[in-house]
Amino acid sequence: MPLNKNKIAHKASIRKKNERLILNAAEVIFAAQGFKGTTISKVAQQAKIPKANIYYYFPTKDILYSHVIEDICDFWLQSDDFFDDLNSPAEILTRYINAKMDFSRSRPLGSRIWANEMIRGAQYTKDYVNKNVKNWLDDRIKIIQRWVDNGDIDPIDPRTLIYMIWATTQHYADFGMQIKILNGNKQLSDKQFETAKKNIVTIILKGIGASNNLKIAS
Amino acid sequence: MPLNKNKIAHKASIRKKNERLILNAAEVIFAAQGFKGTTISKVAQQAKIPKANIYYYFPTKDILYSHVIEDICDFWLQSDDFFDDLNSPAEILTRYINAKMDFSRSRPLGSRIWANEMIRGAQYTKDYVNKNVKNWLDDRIKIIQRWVDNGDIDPIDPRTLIYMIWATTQHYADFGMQIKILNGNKQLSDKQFETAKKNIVTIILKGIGASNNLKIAS
DNA sequence: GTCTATACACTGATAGAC
DNA sequence: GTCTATCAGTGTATAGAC
Repeated sequence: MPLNKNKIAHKASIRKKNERLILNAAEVIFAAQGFKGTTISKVAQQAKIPKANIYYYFPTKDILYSHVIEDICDFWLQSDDFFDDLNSPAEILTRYINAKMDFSRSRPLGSRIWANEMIRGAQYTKDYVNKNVKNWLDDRIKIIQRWVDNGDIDPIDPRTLIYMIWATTQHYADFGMQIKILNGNKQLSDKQFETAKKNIVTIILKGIGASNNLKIAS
Repeated sequence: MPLNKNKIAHKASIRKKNERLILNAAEVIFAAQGFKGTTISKVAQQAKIPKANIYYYFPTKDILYSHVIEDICDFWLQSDDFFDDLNSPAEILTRYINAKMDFSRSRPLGSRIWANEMIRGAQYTKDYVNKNVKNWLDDRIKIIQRWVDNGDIDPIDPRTLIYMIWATTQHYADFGMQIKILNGNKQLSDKQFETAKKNIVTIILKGIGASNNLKIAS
């Protein structure tokens, strides 16, 4: 009996391991080639697993894609929570912008797949955006509106501010190749990237009148 | 003889007309489906021209795609010139941001194709970016750096500022569907869009210390 | 310049031996 | 759980009649 249990556990662990291998490979290919440009054999090659085995773990390409998208969303949701009532707008936004910039640098693939998905009309993610993303956004809009009402920041449109932060930070993932070419075909150095982060934070904080330094100075 | 000339002119005009028809159709499909997702028969359907005729005008899918990309670049280059020495930073940037926002609203397809192309690694456009875009950018960086050196604006990194403007304005084209869903499944109204434009201009100008009002106020 | 028919390659997916 | 063989369907591209 324990032998049998071990066997099942072993099989389950093989499954987990291979699924992870395939999902990681799929992320690479989907990000670089888009949905239609991705073929199961390319994923198989990337994962170093025979093509038929991919189908064993993920019966269809659509299902594989859905899992990759879900993975990305899970990752974002669990790491996107910086908005609270304890800290100042400047502190919260600084942390949020920096975190999003760091994602763009350390995990650009997810951002690119998401961008692709939105460009194609959010075919697989309409429901997800309509629920989770919308809820997340509406909550944050309320918080920012409170800052405005309290006079903590200038009277700006919260929605536009969030979109600005999303667009600017994700640009460093989605348009990484463009940035690289325009930087003399060299990836941004750590120093250059830190400069970008600092500038974005400075411009946005000052732009909405949340800059602590400014307040002290005036 | 004149009859012959007329015939040639007529054929040329048919060619022009059909090429335009096909390019416009191709823009729609490439923007919505990506490069691989676009098939010649879908383009043919969209253009209401038989599939084989597409091949008559554009021998391969690659060539058709290159022409679409060229079209987009031409359009941008001829309408992107707002940086001069006559106007103030605030005036120049206001006009530039507004123009880019209007492009995103009136012609989002080109922006989406471009985004897709960058995500895929700029396979067809590396040279173009390396020449034309880089030249354009380097010139603008010099101008903005002059503003900084003159004390017209805060000491910010010009490159980061331009990327911020590109990202934010193009977001309204590339992520149009996301914005729509998050707006209760309704396209942004003209009023909402004007609010966004005004907010973006305000935040960026104030953020870099170029806001005329601020100067007057202080 | 228009259009039908078709060659040829590739992809998603399955059957079935191991 | 792994892997080979294979099929049906689709896509690029061309030949050739009109």
